[in-house]
Amino acid sequence: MKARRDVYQAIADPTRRAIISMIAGQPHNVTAIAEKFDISRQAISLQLKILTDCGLVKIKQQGRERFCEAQLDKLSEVSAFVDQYRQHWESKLDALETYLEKLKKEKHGK
Amino acid sequence: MKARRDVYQAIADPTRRAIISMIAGQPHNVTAIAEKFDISRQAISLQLKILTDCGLVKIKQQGRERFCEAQLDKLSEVSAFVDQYRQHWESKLDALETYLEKLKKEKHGK
DNA sequence: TATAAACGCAAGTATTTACTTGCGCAATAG
DNA sequence: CTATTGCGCAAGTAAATACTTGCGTTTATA
Repeated sequence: MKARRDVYQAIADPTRRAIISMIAGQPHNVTAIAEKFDISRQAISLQLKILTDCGLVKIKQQGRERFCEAQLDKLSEVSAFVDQYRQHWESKLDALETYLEKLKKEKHGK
Repeated sequence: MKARRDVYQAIADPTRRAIISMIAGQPHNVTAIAEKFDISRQAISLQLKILTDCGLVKIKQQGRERFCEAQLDKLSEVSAFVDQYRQHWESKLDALETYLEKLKKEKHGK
């Protein structure tokens, strides 16, 4: 088993999703990100490494600071995966709802 | 740290995504699914447990067989997450196109 | 120039993941 | 009835994950 560093694995972690949400608006340096979480700076650094490894974050060194910038085009892969089943779940929801409505009416009818 | 059993974590694994793709068309029983992979039936059972735990798969017992059916409405959560960043990646459709090509080839390969 | 800030690297740990093999039990086919 | 099929349960393992603390290096700042 090798370390998987793909987008799916990257967004599987809630902390990483929170980081993405944080820097999507504008870049932050590592310390600024770490301050928003209850975990250590090292832990954040590790999450950032995972995010950069899979290409969702780009780091720009500026003096002693490293600004983390969101680079989310790889998310399109996830989007494509989900969208291929879009009909599957959208229609199913409707069908289920209709079915439940019918059930209700039948019960009340008795 | 507790076991996370959310949709993001569920689709993080390629085997689980393959299982979803397999049963999205029509339900399969556990053995039928296991036969398509190089790993043991037990391993598949475990992946199915994760998928059912998070609500992406529904199991219907029928005699000694357990038919696994895709129940993908929870994917809307992932869709919502990705879509909020759509503007970040929309311009870069290359990755999507590549992915779709890959999907096509995989389907023909079977 | 001394000091603090921003960070990486490395070692260490607990927990989780992704499997495996072996066993047993209920449903069904011969 | 007996054999086989379908599948769960349990124990065991290797690797990955998600952290921690401590230390060292570079770059600003007082």
